[in-house]
Amino acid sequence: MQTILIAEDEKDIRQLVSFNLERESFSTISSGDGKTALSLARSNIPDLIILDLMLPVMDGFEVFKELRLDSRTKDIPVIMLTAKAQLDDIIAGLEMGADDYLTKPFSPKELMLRVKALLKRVKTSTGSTIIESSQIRLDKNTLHCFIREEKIDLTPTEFKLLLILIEREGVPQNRNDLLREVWGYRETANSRTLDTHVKRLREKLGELSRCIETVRGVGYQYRNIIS
Amino acid sequence: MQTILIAEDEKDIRQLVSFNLERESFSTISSGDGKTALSLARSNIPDLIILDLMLPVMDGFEVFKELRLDSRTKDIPVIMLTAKAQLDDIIAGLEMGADDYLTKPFSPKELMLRVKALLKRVKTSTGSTIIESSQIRLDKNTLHCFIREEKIDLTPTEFKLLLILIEREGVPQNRNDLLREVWGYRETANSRTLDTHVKRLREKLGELSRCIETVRGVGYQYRNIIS
DNA sequence: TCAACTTGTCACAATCTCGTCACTATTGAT
DNA sequence: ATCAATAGTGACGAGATTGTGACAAGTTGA
Repeated sequence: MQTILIAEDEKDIRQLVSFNLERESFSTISSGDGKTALSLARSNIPDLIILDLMLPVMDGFEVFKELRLDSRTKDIPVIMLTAKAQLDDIIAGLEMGADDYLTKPFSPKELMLRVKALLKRVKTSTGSTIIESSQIRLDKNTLHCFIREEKIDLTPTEFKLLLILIEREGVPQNRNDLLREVWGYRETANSRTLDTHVKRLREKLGELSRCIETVRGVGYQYRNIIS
Repeated sequence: MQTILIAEDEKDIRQLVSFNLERESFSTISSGDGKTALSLARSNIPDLIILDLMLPVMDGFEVFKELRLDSRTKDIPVIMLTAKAQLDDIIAGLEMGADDYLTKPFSPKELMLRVKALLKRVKTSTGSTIIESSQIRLDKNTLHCFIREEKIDLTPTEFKLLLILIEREGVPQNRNDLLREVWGYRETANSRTLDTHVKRLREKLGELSRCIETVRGVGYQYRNIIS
């Protein structure tokens, strides 16, 4: 059974979320303020945290920072909730390393989808980001490549990028979406940033790099060519 | 079943529109404020959005801008509603890329007509529509060919061309129409461009190329010969 | 403080796309 | 069968897109 911590001060939303999660047979714990949330996280080590940014006593950003400092909690995936569609908050959140975000009001259905998507790539109780594909395993900025029997260290950005591509294996991801999801860019910056990072990834990946395919006019796509 | 999102703060109008749409067997979801509308759009990905410009919390323009930033929603056709015949609003809306507009008060009958017209039109105009034919699926410059269990990368132009042909499966498309729709040509350029692209398409399609038939003296036609 | 690392940007190189053209092949009416 | 119209094909070059190496600014950790 997976446990999810809900840190949200509005009682209605807390209950709504909690109800929905439990109906999907997650176990939930919740708190209406930041400080309690933090100590609940430390004592229970949940599998995922849904964290409102506007919290009494200690706000979401503070809580998040604290979580990331403690080795027991630093790898727990966090979905941030922002009351306003404040671009700044979202970007700040993503930069701090939140795994996903949702702006209120949101549909419970969407939250459930995100929770499941996030948990799918998180299999350990310590909650590090892991993807197990046929021949590789992504975990904590490291790519374990079984065929080559070795570990490849990735930078955080490279990791994020590869993660998204692998999660959507077989589906071409367009440049703008990637820029938005990995970097939080809004506008179509006519940027070589994405290309450069893809290049760096490919360099590190060696022969596995053939899995990252260019889809001209669209973006990039991961395809497992090992099988 | 096609889903339509109604973003309109006046309850009477919302219900009226919703009633009319449902009578025509569309499925509807609705919201009285912009923010909720936006998140509904993101979680439900409707086929069309009817968007009032004067909305509480987040106005129609804002909602529209956000919709166009997200790849999941950026191609959804939008009909804008303006309270008064505010010329400026309409122009601004159309410039932003709204697909149609209507000024209040409007007749439900007219709205229905526009909705249907737009749904028919937009299906062909956006490059990202997915078409599932019996053995084929077109998405993001890629052709998924189920019988051959493989993906074929197409260039943007090839994609556009094939899309139009497949959408009008069984109906011969004449050269001028194709040149106009894919290339935006006005005059009958006595050009080999179309032929060349058809040839390139056929090359990529392999045995599937038999589906693209030459209709001498007219143009080309797609016909599913696999079934 | 300094060295090592990360990351975004730029300039230039490599590659791909696509319209055009010259030429060939096919078609269908006479 | 002949011929003119139509369609198919291969090649080329301009322009667009992507790949690459270098660099500088910013971060991190010792």
